[in-house]
This record gives sequence, C-alpha cells and structure tokens, in this order.
Amino acid sequence: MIDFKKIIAEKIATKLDLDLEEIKQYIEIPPNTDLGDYAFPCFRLAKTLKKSPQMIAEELKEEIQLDENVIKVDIVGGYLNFFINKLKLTKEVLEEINKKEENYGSNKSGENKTILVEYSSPNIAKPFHIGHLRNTVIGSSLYKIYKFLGYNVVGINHLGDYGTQFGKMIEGYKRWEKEYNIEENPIDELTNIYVRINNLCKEDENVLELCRENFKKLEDGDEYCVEVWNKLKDLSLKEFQKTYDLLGVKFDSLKGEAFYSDKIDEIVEKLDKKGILKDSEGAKIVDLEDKGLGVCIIKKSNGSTIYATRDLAAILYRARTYNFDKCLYVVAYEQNLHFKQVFEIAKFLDLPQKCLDGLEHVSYGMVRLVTGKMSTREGTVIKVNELLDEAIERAKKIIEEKNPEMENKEEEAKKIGLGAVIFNNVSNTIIKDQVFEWDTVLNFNGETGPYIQYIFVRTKSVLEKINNIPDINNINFELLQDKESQKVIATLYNFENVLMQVVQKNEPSLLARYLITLSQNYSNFYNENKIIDDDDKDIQNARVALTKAVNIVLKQGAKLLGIEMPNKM
RNA sequence: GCACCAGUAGCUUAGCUGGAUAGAGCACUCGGCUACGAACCGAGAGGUCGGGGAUUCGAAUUCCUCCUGGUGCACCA
Repeated sequence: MIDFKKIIAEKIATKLDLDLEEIKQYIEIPPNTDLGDYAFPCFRLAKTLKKSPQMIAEELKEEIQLDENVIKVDIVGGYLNFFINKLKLTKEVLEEINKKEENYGSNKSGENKTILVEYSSPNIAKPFHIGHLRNTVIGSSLYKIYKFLGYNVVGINHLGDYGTQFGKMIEGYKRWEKEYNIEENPIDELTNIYVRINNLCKEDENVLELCRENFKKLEDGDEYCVEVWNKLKDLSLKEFQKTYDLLGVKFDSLKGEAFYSDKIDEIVEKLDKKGILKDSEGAKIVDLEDKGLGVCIIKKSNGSTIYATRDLAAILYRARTYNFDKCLYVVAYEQNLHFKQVFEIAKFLDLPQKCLDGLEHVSYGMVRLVTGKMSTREGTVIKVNELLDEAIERAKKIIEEKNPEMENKEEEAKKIGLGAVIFNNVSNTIIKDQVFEWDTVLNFNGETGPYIQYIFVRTKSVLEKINNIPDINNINFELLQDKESQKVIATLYNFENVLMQVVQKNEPSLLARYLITLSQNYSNFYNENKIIDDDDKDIQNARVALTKAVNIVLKQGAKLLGIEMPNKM
C-alpha cells in the first residue's frame, strides 16, 4: 500500500543532506489533524545549518513540490506540516481491505525466517493458574501475529515436567496414593499431596533428601519412579488440554524439560572442553561473577541436572532442529537472571551466530492477588478453569438481562466471557505487574474485550440490514471526507504498522490498544452519521464500505489476540 | 548488601527511540434510546508525570541521585 511517510521523507531528503531512513524517523504525526497529517520538526537541524527552525522550514517549504499525494504544506512554529491527499488515502485503504479481506495488514516481512515461541509451560501436577494464563495469552497472540507476518513459527509448550518437585510428588504418591481420589480429580488431589509432602519436607530434612533421591532415580530410569511420573504427566496433560481447547491455544511441540534430560551430557562436555566448568562444593558450576551474573549451577552435587542445564540442552537441540532466527521465551521476569545466565553460557555451545543473537527473553510482569503472591503450597492460587467458568457465567447472565431471545446463547456467552478475560491479559504493557481482582477482569464495559466485540456486532448488524455489499468500484470516496470517517480511515491505514511494532517489541498490548482506538473511532463515526439511507444510496454505499472495512479489521485483529467475535450479544 | 524492573488523575493505565495543549477507561456528576444495537455516545470534574539535580531550543521520555514498591542473587523451576 502507499507509504505517505516515505513519500514525504523523499521530498525532504532531496533538499537536505540526510539519509532517507533518518528523515523517516524524524517525521511524526501532529497531535491533531487540523495541524496536518505528518510533521517534520526543523529544530534539530537548526544547529548544524546555523539557521532558525522557522527559516529552515520556510526554505524547505519553498522547495517542496505538491502533487497528487501531498496537497499542502504549512509552517507552524518550526514544524513543517504536511497535508496528504485524503481522497487518495481513503481509496487506497478501502480498496486494499476489500481486496485482501482478512489478510489485510499481513505481509511477507518474516518470509524465510523461523521463530520459536516458548510459552505457557505449566508445571505438571500443579494447578493451571492465572499466572500461566497471562503467559499463555501473551505467547499465543505473539505466535499468531508472527505467523500473520509471514514467519515460520513453532509454538513450544516447554512443560515443567521435571525436577526435584517430581521427586517430591513421587514420594507423596508412594506414601499416600490410596488416601486420595486421583483418577476423579487429578490436579486438585495431586496438589493436596504436593502441599502435604512439602510440609513434611519442611519438618524433616530426611524426607527432603528422599525426594531429591527420587528425582535422581527418575533421571536414571528407575522403573517405579518413571511409571508414577508418566501417570502424573498423562493426567495433567489431559486437564490442561481442556483449557487450551477452550482458549483456542495450540502448540507445535510439547517437548518439556524431561525431553532434554538425556541431552545434558553433551552440554557438560562442551562446557568442560571450553574450560569454563568449575567444581564448587561438590557441584559443577559456571562462574559468571565477572559479568555480574553470579554463578550458574550446571550439575548438582548429587549428579542430577538442573533447570539451567536443561535449558541449555534445549537451545542446542532447537538450533540443530530448527536453525532458528529467533527463539522467544515468554517467561515471567522472576527469571530474568536465569535467562541472562543461560544466554551467556550458550555462547560456548558453538551455535550459529544468528541463533545466539536470536535468543530473547520476553519478560512479563507477575499476576498477584490483593493479599500478595499466589502460592500453590498455601492454596492461594486462582485456577484458570474457575475464572473462565465464572466469566462465561457472568456473560450469560448479562445476555439473559439484555437479550433473552438471542440464539446460541451458550456459544456467544463463551466468546464474550473468554474475550473479556483474554483482553484483560494483553491490554496493558506486559512487563507491568497485575493485581488480580474479579471485578476488573469480569468488567464488560469500557476498554474491554466485550467493548470491541460490541462494536463489531454493531458493524455486523448494519451489514446484515443491507442486502448486498456495494461494489468497491462504485463508491464515491468524496463522501467519506468528514472528520469522523477520516479518523477511522487513518486508523485502518495504521493496522499493519501496529502489527510490525508488536513483533519489534514483542508487545501484544499495542494491538489491544489499537483495537480499542479503532472501535472508539467507529463508534464516533456511527453516532455522527446515518448509514442506512434510502434517500441517498451513494452516501449509504460509501458508509457501508467503511463499515465493512472496520468489520474485517476488528475481527482479524481480535483473532490475532485469541479473541473470537460473537454474532450477537 | 548488590543487580534488574516499575512509579503518570481516587483506581487501572496510553504516551510511538526528546517535540506542539500529557490521551483513555473505571468510579463520580449531568445529558442522550421515534436513524442502523444504550455492553453505546456526549459533557463536566479530576495531573507540581514519585522528589531533587543535570543535559538542550525543548524532558513524562535521556543521564545522575534519593525515596517507595516488586523481583532475583548455589544445588527449586
């Protein structure tokens, strides 16, 4: 599609001794459209050119030729303001959306690039709580957006299916299996066992040692331990899958930590050969003190592996298997140091440089309760299925109030309830902590998922009232030059740009914000303009075309966040 | 103690790699369903952008320092 920013940058570039890209970066969008559509601030040139910003602006203005794209140039206090041809913009945007439909905004920028996205990664035999939900929603939307931009994406659920905690689970299972109804209610009952064995470990150091031994035995292939572990894993995965199905979340790989347990010898050898492995208190470590990263344990004193080692093995395996350009780890910021250490040590694994450069920790803020941090052991977690059920229930209740005659109430309530929860998880900058409050998550008014859905349903409703959508070639774009229409057009035009920023920053909240803005803009348009108009078919056609475009972009944008649009609400 | 992250309206927040009058939503007050859906829209009130320095034409944004909160710092993941 036409790139007005570039066109303007080119016009300026010919007059200045500056790089085109540099100028493009300087160009900004004025705070309100009365001032112009794009602006070039001349202040920063004042020093080098030894002229006042006003003078520079005036001289530039003299030189700039107006054409079919740029129709007016204005000077306001050191800014050179450009007015673009809105008619052309309107035509370009609406024709493009009409042509590409749900692929509008997609591009080939990721072509021939492979990107791995590791996300969700819950711990087996523990409840899937709202912290994992945030992770899952963020990761899943990044997954979808990268794909939309042409990347070859591999979604990895790096299951927490290994480690001393399983030594503990096995110990608890061995002792009290018969006291719990595991088959019927696996996660809850296993959690009870986990809490109980943890308490016992606290009281009795010997039990803790037994648990560590169990894990060592599990790694060494002990029959009983492996059998119990497999059972825990199967039961948990079945439970998790229900949640993933409900959320529409998919993975290409379910290789958890355990998968890498037999691949750590090579890591240890490599590190040893590079001479960076040290013995310390019986354990094998890499000392990263000189980089300010402390020390990283590679092998515990009892010979069993640890988190970091398995992550290193995973990097090596993934580099070989996928030769990735990027590997994103969607993991909470608690593990910032861990990833810094692992990425540092990965430099000694003889990986291709591009893989090394592509390692990136997408760090997000923690979900906490008003009372503080959640804890499985203390039973203070909020489980995802409880939250989702409650959200759907709440949506159903509202439907009963507002629209009792509606069809497929169950289905629509599900989309709305889930839409609210999902949106809530991606609407803010991901690094910020989130305090969980039921009333906030289950709020359906204002800047929420249901708001976007509501505006979408409105567009849908308009389009259904019109029997046939007008041919784009018969639209008179002159009829969409009012302020409200133009705001919608400008926002639609920005869609692809927003998606590019999302992947550049790994920040899906930008898309969430965008959809709110688009909805608000359309809402203003809707309130100011009569769309269906039997007396003026030209106006109707133009406004319907705009409505159709908003309908497409809202639906696709929401889909990229993992939110489905209801038909009615 | 050291390191990293965050601090914007009563609450939740946006602010695009320094730019024009700091934008929203919730809650509050007032107004709007005989145009296409009121889960909506409009208006009002609410800000010394944590404090203090510095850099410069210009700082919520960059740097320094202090304060507050969070997180991490060896056999958990």
